[in-house]
Amino acid sequence: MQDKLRRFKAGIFQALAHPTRIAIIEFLRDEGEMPVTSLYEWLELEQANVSQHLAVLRAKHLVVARKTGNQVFYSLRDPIIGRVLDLMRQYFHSHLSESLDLLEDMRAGDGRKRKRKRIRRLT
Amino acid sequence: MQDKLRRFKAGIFQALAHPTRIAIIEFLRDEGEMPVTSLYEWLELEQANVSQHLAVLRAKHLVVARKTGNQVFYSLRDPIIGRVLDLMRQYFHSHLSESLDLLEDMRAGDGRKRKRKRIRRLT
DNA sequence: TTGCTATATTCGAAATCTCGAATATAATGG
DNA sequence: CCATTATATTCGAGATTTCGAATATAGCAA
Repeated sequence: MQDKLRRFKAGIFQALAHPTRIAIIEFLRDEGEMPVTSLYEWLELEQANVSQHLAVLRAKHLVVARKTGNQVFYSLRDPIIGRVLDLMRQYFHSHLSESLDLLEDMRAGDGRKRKRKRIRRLT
Repeated sequence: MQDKLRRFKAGIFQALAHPTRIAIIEFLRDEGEMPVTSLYEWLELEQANVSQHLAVLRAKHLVVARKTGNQVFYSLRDPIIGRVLDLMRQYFHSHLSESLDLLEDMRAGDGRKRKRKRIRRLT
């Protein structure tokens, strides 16, 4: 069971492991229930892409979809997930300078073609 | 900055998104500082594999390595990460039956060769 | 030095993830 | 029925992750 629980956690973390999905969750947490259109307009991303990310979040039951007429309204299923993100923010700030270095290292944000990063030596 | 923070969070979640790494973190949280040997003996995994996972955790500064003579002792850097895992456990239990279905869906634990899972229809 | 223990790194193959493009589907209004 | 709007799904290419196997390195002792 220990192992089941770990696989469960890993699965949830996997779903959270993408900036766009984090943005979606934060948006839903802060603004409440939202139709997909609002989501992708706010995120300035393609509809298909947002739908794909929503599918990932749905698969892990992190969000709930409510269909009304033409549209689908999404909302966060459990505020506990919002709390996880808050803890992360705390963590980020309590190690601020290192966190920024980390981001620098990740070279995130530049396009998506890059050599595998060399692992830094331990010593 | 919103975006930086989201990339940071995504990076941490990515590091947490593997059952072995979760096991490592929980072990360090519960048992305190440990040399690598103890880790892989307890986990019953190959030394190289555990070392690779430790490299991932180190890269995100989730663990700290202290070298003493021959061995390297690892410990959790910040208890806040342990708290994140605790929240996840809570989450797991508060949606227990669904969580179990989810695991069933993931068909986790069986080998690592599998077709891409078909996404369940929304309606 | 040589050898031994502890740990880390590299390599390559298979699995998985991500994106945009194209397509599909459902609800609604003519 | 046909068109439109809102959303979801499929496909394929390129990026990334994962593992075991092989290899490298560091500390220490003979």
